Parts: sequence; structure tokens; C-alpha cells
Amino acid sequence: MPELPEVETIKRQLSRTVLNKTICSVSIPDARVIKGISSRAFKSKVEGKKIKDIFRRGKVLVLKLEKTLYLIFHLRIAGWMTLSSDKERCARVIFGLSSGKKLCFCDSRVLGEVRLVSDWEKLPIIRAMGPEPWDISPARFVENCRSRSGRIKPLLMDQRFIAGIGNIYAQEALFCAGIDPGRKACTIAGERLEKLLYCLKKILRCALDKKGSTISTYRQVDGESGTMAEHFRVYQKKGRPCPRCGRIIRKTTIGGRGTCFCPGCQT
DNA sequence: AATGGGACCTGCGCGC
DNA sequence: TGCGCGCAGGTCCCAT
Repeated sequence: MPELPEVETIKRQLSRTVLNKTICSVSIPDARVIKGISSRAFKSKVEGKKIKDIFRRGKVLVLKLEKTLYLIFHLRIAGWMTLSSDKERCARVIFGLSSGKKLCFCDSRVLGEVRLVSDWEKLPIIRAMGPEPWDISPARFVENCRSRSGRIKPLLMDQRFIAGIGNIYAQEALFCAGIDPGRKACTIAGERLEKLLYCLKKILRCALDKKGSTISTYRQVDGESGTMAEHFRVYQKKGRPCPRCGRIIRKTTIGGRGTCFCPGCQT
């Protein structure tokens, strides 16, 4: 999915456009994405409610409605959100707003989720979530890595460890920090781990500035692509020369996920 | 505790 | 042009 920068981009753009709008109608072209409640009950509880707040936690997007109801969106691998006057391609849930626009939850692979809850903080995925990257101190990050014998890349992607990082930004951050993605976390020197956290935040900020990475399906709320993919240095760069040392970028599998890295300068 | 595999889904690019 | 295969931004569950 959409990792932290993509979800944050959506959050910011929706904050400017749908806050205090009323959801007048709900249509559900594909009920498979609605979890934990029937689509009929979902529709009847959501219709007529005003959108009071919008926030993000990790890769989860939350719309707070009136009467302490929360709409929870998880875009997983291939989801995106748009606001337009038409029904969007791959729209699975469509919210008709008082502004006349349609807010569409789109998902080409139908792996995403939409929930309606009265207490978003009690959701298991939220309860188990680690700190946002901005909320962890370098010392704490180093400390937390020291007790982990697993590899650093799956650890970065573990939402319980740190929230919001996925397969793209984990690879880019490890490249930036010059760390081999297959290294055991506890074997990496503290100084290098501090650099990793610094790189991670730098890349997330950059991705946010570029409005996210459009690889295939992700779009900004207005349908435009995010441009961060133009700035990738290792992700999807297999066979190309490393921009830092010139060695050929390799691709391997770590934790079941494709992983690009430079065998020359990532140690 | 960590790792590997599969499941959930659809769609794209590639080789033949 | 058509088909089969591998692969894809995430997460959960199970076995070892």
C-alpha cells in the first residue's frame, strides 16, 4: 500500500476538502471491503453524518464522524482515495457528500478494508502499533534494535516496531544509510542505526513533499500521480548501477518480500 | 523468537 | 493476438 507518506497526503488533502461536509449517501459497489459490519448497517449508520475530523495513524486513515463514530480505512497494497464528481475506476465504496462531490474508496485488488467503529483506539491494529517515526528518539530506536535478532528490513516494516514503513521506504532508507537489509538488527552499530532513523525520516519527508509514490494504482485525492518514484535510488533499480558507488543493484528476497540493494555500499 | 509459506485478490508485463 | 506465469505498495495465520 500506500505507506505513511501516501496516507498522510490523502489525509492532508481530504482535510482541506471534506471536513464538516455531510455524507448524504453511501453506495457500496463491492461489499467485500466492508469488514465487521453488514453493508446495510454500514450504510444506515453513516448516512446523514457529518465528517468532524480526519487523522492518520501509521498507514491507517481515520474519519471521525458525528456521534463518536469513526470510519477506518486501510488501503493495503492497492487502495487509493479520490474526491471527484464521478464514480471512480475500482470504486468499492462511494460516499456522496453535501458538497456534491463523491468521496471514493478505490482498490484494484480488493485487499483493503473499511470499518465503522465507535472506539478507533481499541482496534487491534491500532493498539499493537508502534510509534510514529517522528515520535521515537534516536536513543530509543537504537535501544529497541539491540534486543532484536531478526533482520533489519522486516523489522523496519513491522508495524508494531515502528508505524507507517512499507517495502518501498524500508529499501530506500536502508540504501540511504548504507545498511545491508539482511543484517541482523542487533549487530548494527548504534551510530549506524541513528543514521538509519535519520535517513528514514528524511525519505518520508521527501516522499510527503512529492505527494507520495505512484507505482501503479496510488493517486492523490484529485487523481494526480505522486512523483516520489522519480527519486527512488534502489527500489525497482535491479540491474542498474548504484548511484553512489556504481556497483550493480541486486534484488533478493528478505522476509518474503522483494528487496533491492547495492552489494557494494550497503554493509 | 524468527523465518518461511500460504491466503486474501486483481491486474500488469513478459515470454512463447 | 492469446495464454500462462510471475510478480506486485500489506497483513494475518500457521507450521517449524
